[in-house]
Amino acid sequence: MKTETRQQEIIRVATKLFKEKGYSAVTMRDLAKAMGIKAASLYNHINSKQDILNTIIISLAEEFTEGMKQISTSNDTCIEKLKKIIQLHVNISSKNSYGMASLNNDWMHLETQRTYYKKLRSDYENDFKTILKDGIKAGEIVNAKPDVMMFSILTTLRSLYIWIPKKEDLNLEELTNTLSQILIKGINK
Amino acid sequence: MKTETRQQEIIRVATKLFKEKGYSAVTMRDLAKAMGIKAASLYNHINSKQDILNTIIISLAEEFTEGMKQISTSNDTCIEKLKKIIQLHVNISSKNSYGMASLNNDWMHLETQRTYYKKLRSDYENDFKTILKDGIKAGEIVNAKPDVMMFSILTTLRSLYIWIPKKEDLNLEELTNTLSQILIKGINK
DNA sequence: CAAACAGACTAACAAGTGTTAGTTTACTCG
DNA sequence: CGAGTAAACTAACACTTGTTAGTCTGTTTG
Repeated sequence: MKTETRQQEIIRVATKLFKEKGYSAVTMRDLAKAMGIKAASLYNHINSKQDILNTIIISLAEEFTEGMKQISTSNDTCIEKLKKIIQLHVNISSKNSYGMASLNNDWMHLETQRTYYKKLRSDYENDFKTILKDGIKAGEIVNAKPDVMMFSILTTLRSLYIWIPKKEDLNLEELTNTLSQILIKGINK
Repeated sequence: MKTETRQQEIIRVATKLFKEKGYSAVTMRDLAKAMGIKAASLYNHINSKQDILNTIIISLAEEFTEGMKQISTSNDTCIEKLKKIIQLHVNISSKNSYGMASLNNDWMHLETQRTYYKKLRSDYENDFKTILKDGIKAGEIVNAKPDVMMFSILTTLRSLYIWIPKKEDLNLEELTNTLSQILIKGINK
């Protein structure tokens, strides 16, 4: 059993608060109260509020980047790659649903790291779009606008964090399969 | 040519700022600067910051409620109803893409109206789910979990506000059709 | 035992927060 | 012209913000 450092504990609690009210609306005194200590004591463990946000967002963004690298350079078919992307989002979102809220909603409050974050995100989207375009060329997927397809799939995946915690009886594999079916094959008979 | 009141102008500018930074991160002095006046002068036209948020969110939420009422009580088939829902989201999101950001991301900062908002939203989702369940019963759509289907479609539609403003050459009818195809028929051949 | 340290505390700071009070300016209309 | 009004202003308020400085307490370690 690995024990959590006090710093990790603060970041974990902050992540939860950030999801509920957003980065700007959470004060260091809120965070301290949730930790059962005084605000000044937080600074024995962390450098700044901004630093907490950096840690939350950048580590998640890099996890996605890493996953996408594996997927996009594999020899799978386009459809297989898409399924793996869905799996990647389901996994990360279920492991860290709170952090996903910051990633989606509070990245604009990053200061020094905002540019870096935006690069990671745009690289990710380009890789995604390339997969779709290759799928169209190979005749694997329908010839619709890749932008709209990517937007549609990616926004669904990006919102998983809202939805996953509400389902108590959650089977990750089953969810991945259902999502793959709906996102890829559609819903009509 | 209908002229905008000063109050409407303030709300319009606030809506734009709220989209960029979120309700909590926008100060009345930010808003005043964007209007070219001093913060105190805003209060000649509006009651409070909270009031601005109320106006933005509740009017949009009621617009969706109204649209859904029309659709759900019509005699259309399930697929036709879904297409009309897509159209509803495309229309509102293109008319008021800034306000959609507050609706999605800042509703938790509502004070007196939060309960009312949450009721409107849950009614909307229930109507949506009923349409899907009827479609399954009628054999119009595939027998997957209605929750997951609704989640998938609705989160895509709710995120349109992020994406629509980026497309300069936007044909709303074409977008509605493409989205209908992707969301309903899927993307695979 | 003594030294070192982790981790809490109180007190305080400078800046920023939403908002109110009272005043001034300039335009409209009888 | 004179009254009324819309809409700006300055000044100030009480409170909250993130953060720093300095201190105390208890545990670990040489």
